Amino acid sequence: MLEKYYQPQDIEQRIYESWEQSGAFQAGDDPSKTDAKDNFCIVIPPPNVTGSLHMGHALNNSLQDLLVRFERMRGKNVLWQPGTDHAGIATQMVVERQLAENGEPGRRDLGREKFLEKVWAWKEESGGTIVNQLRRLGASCDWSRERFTMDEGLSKAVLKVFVELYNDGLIYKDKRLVNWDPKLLTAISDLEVEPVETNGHMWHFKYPIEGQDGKFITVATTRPETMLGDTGVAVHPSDERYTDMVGQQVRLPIADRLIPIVADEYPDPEQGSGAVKMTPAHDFNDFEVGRRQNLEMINIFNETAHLNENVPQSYQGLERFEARKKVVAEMEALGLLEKIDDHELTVPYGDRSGVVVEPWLTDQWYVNAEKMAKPAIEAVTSGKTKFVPANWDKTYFEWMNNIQPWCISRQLWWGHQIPAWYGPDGEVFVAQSEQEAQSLADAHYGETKDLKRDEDVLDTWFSSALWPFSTLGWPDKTPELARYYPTATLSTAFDIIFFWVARMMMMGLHFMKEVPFDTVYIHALVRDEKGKKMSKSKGNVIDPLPLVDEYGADALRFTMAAMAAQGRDVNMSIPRVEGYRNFATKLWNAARFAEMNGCVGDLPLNPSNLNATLNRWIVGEVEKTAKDVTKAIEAYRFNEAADGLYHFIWHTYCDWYVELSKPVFNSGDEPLINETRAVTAWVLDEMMKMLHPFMPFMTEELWQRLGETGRKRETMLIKANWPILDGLQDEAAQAEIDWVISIISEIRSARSEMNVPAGAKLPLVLVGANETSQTRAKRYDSTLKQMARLETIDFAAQVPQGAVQVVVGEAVAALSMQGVIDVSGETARLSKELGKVSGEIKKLSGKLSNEQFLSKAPDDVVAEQKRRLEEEQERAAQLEAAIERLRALG
RNA sequence: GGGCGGUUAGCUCAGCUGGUUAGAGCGUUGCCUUGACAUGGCAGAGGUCGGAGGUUCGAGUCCUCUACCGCCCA
Repeated sequence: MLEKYYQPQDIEQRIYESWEQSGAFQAGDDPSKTDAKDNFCIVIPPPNVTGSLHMGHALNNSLQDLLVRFERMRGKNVLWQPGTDHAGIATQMVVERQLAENGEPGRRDLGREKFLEKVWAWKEESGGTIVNQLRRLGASCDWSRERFTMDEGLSKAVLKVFVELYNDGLIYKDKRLVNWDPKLLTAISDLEVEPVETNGHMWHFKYPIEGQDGKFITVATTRPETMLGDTGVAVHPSDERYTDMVGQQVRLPIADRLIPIVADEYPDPEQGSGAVKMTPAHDFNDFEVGRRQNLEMINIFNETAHLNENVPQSYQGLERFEARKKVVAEMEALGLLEKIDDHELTVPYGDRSGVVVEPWLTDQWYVNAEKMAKPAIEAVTSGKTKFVPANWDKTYFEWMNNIQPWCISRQLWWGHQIPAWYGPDGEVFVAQSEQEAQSLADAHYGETKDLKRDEDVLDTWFSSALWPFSTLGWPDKTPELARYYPTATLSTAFDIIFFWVARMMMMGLHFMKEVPFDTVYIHALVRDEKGKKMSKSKGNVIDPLPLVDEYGADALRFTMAAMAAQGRDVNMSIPRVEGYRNFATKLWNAARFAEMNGCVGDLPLNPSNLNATLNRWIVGEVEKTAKDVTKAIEAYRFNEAADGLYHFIWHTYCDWYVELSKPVFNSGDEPLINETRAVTAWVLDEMMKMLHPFMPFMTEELWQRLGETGRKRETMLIKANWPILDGLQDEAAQAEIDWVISIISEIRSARSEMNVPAGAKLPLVLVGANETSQTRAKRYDSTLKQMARLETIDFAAQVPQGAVQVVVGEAVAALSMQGVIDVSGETARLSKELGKVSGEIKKLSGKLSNEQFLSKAPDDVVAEQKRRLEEEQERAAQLEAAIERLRALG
């Protein structure tokens, strides 16, 4: 016997282990499924190995698991490929912090090798956190295939990719400005920079023109300290104020250097003075102008953003913001500070370190992203890869069409060390191993010389970009690679389109000659219930795991699916989760009811050959629901699928089918009871199958528990077949049950409005009922009596005096009240309804008397309106007659 | 500045290609401890779909303008 409530805490772990042990999660390897459509693969967006589960993960992985379980039940070969990425900067920071807390020697004291041992030790011990949290959600990943971006196979892939791209000229070394993080001492990519709107100042400096006493050119800057690295002043060629100054020189104050005034398109004559100081080594725009105008590049910072030997002695060693104050003070003292304006500007911060990032001139490795982007753009244009919702392709194109060289080297230790070796003269040898590099070098030099490996490692996203094929075994030719690439669906958040989706597209197309996935599903962002982004500083973060503890993983998962409307953010609220926990309880109890009535297990049944109308009706409803849910999931409309199931299970099955079956179970009609038992069990099974991808734990538990008393289950629910139903819908059955539902609802409504005590049983007289209605009323006699609380049901030609009247189709259901009815109350009730109906009649007849409507609207629409008009007119007549009878009373 | 999205019930949101009486959950009101379920049942109240034009026989849905609110990229 099932307990009164479903207790997720007691069973989730047990169920999960039994799935895993059964091998249900393992990649499908049925070789007879050769069609690409029969193989379904999702690669998990690898969570950061230092991470822990947040709502975004909960949403994304609930949806992935939903798809994976759905397709698995549909009989496809399914692989959900899990794993984590090594998160270069984040992991290195975590371990360094840990060393500091434990009072152990720091990274540089340990040296590279020892430090990396510490990182690996940390990874072994703490790196599995998020993976275990995914298990708590019910994620049915093939854990036997779990990968890590730093493991041997994936590292091999990284080496091969680097070397090949280098040999193809798509990876190169360049000296350019990079975003330099002066705290972490590494380059970071544009995407790792967080622009922050800041209230700052605009300082206006007067630079003296050389050889013309008392003549100045005014430049403005938000970063006064960079003036020490100025190597020119630029003005727009069309700016007449400066035409005669172009070609002259300025004596740069403090630094006391001569720098040229150049004409360039870059300065905006409308902005400030129209003249712009040029610091090509410390500003991205100035860098470009500097290249065009052949300006000198003077680097004034060291790696920690302190001023270096290229500035006057008194400034050397100053931190950048100290230097700013000193420059401003000195310029003021020199009388060269014209004014200071308040100014809003965007300051770049490192998203990991939180310090202001410095554009800094360094040697780095780059990927020629522009070239690699071309096929990746084409693949989306041509529809080989589709975004869902579709308008995200705009975001993708926008970025891809303006893509910058991708800086892939990082000055870190944790990551894939760049496979480049340098000879004593700086000559580079790129190869997959030191031996190969050595032989390249030997050939080059004609003798053996000592090589030194590049110290730097690759951007984590470089290895993540290979994820859809490296995890499947590439560069080896594995069966999984053949079967599952291109993968089916990638599910991710929009903010990862640039970081990851675009790069996987580039790498996949280059190395596999095929897109990495058919569909990119972009899910919503999880926000708090007020629609605000969750953040630690706002304190509005909802942690998914306590929700799982309290309400169960199923409730959380169902919430995620129900809220995942396309193109929308998800506003997470706990009452919603609670509501879906209640939904789980509802189904649990419906199963309990079934169990109590002997409708358990796998009773033999042919759902297309049933006697009772009630049963024919419900199997038709199941078919409708199965079709709708299937279609919705296929279209990634998870909320529609969830709503459809919710509505069917609660409001069709529990509210009506179960209630209508109660009189059956009390009827003593054994054949009918047996059929109803079998149908109840069958419908329950179908519901559990359909709900399984949404609520896997509870449905699996119910499936097994109900199987204990009936015929034994052939498989676990996770491996059961998804319902494919057809031909079960029966219009006559539907019409009949609709009539039953409607008469019960109408009577209940009238009773309630007339304040009939809930317990009172009233005699019912059906007046003017046609043959069909009479037959139905007789057939459902006990049902109607029980559900509408009736004493007797009789038929008559005349409405008895003093009865509450309810219009049901062609008939009037008259409820005789004991004692006197409330004539004015009853009149008001009927008049109100008549009002509604009259309004509707007016609208409909208006439409139908419009020539344009009749000639232009499609026939079926016109016919529908006519049918409705007739119906409403009949109803109005009935209501009028009923009111008339009341008036005669009063 | 460029781009994307939002504005529908007290709250949070659905409403796909224009066509029943605009739906759901939560909240709320009244009644009900009826042998599946009070984590429940029954019945109700509550919306001129941000505003203004337009297209159409017909607009929450399409177009234009407009107001306000978000996000992404410069």
